[in-house]
Amino acid sequence: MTNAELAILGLVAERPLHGYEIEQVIEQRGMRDWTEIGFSSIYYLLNKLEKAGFVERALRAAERGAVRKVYTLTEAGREALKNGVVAALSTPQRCYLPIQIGLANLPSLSTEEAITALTHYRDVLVQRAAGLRAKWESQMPVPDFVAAMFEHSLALINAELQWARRFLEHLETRRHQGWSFETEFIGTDRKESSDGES
Amino acid sequence: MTNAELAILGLVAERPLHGYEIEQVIEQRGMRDWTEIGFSSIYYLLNKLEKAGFVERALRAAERGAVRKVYTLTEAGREALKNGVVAALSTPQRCYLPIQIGLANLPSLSTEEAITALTHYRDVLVQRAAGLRAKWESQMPVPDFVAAMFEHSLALINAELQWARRFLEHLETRRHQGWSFETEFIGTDRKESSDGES
DNA sequence: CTGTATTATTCTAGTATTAGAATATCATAA
DNA sequence: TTATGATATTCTAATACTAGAATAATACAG
Repeated sequence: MTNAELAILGLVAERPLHGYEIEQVIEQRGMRDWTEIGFSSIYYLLNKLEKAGFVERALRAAERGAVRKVYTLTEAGREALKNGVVAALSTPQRCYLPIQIGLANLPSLSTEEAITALTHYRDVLVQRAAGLRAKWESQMPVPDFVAAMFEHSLALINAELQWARRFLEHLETRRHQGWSFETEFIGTDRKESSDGES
Repeated sequence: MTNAELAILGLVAERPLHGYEIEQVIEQRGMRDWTEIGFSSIYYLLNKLEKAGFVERALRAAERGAVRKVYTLTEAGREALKNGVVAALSTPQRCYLPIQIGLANLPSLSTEEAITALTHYRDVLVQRAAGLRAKWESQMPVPDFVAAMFEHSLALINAELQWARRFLEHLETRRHQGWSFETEFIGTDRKESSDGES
């Protein structure tokens, strides 16, 4: 069960929905802050969920517009949702951020360049935190679990923010010094002689 | 430039490497803590990078074993690497964690079940933090930028840990109460009557 | 000289996802 | 009646990645 499938399943669990409606709900709730579900993927995911037997399709005549294909959660779907939620809440997932790779390759930049880049990084985080907080406050009061979502997001953003500030301070102290190490190659103590082009 | 491509490019930048060697370095440095590069993908990625003109292939006779195809960074590659690193350090990337979706669907669980799941979540984080710290200490002293990587990872883990602890405390206070809200459906105020099966 | 392990690369086929165009139905305005 | 826009779904083709088997060269133990 992928992230996206679980998100769709969660929506259908609230009440029967058709594809286009799901798109609207995702948009209106600002769900794109915490999932990546493109419009183009919704029908694909609904199909997958149907094949898996987690949702059922029914046709519904509408007041206006074309006939809708409305999806309802099945018993198996409810169970799958529950399992998915338990799994999501049971095990923290590692997330692989580009910044880690950027840091691993810091030596390819001058200290100046690193400071410029990370300053921007910090500023974007500040904005993002402010944006989230504003959104939260504009919706007050929210149920506990929604508050938990906001708190979780903000906790991560603020942690990175503090880290960025500390690291920037450190970098400032050596602004004109270049990196304070020889890039020694960790790993591989094997030697190879007989080099030759071919 | 994806995460994985940037990571490979960074390794080749340190010194010319062949595919199998890259796998070994990734393994030895424990790089799988912060990137996801399967063995099966390395040659695929090297090919991509070669097509893009970022690395060049040369054959090298070896002391033992088969001839190696050694990849070297090109000028274009060095520039791409630099741009990639600047990009990675300039903009924090949102990362989409299953826990967010779990939280969004917390009402499908009882308070008890949520507490059980999140307790496990917390424990795994504790272990992960301890593991990382141990690895760091075992390598002391490390260059600044490696320390920055450890600090960044630990900052994120600890932030989630604190969040989990606070939320668990909160849940404990309402262990036998069920959720304190009606699940109201946010978004879509549209009505549809004329329902009918078909 | 035979079997096994190690080093090293390639190939095949599959999965998963996505963009974007195409299709279709109905309402409303011109 | 025709055009336009909103609603709603499907289709096509492509991309991106990955698992795992196949291949191959050499070393080394028995």
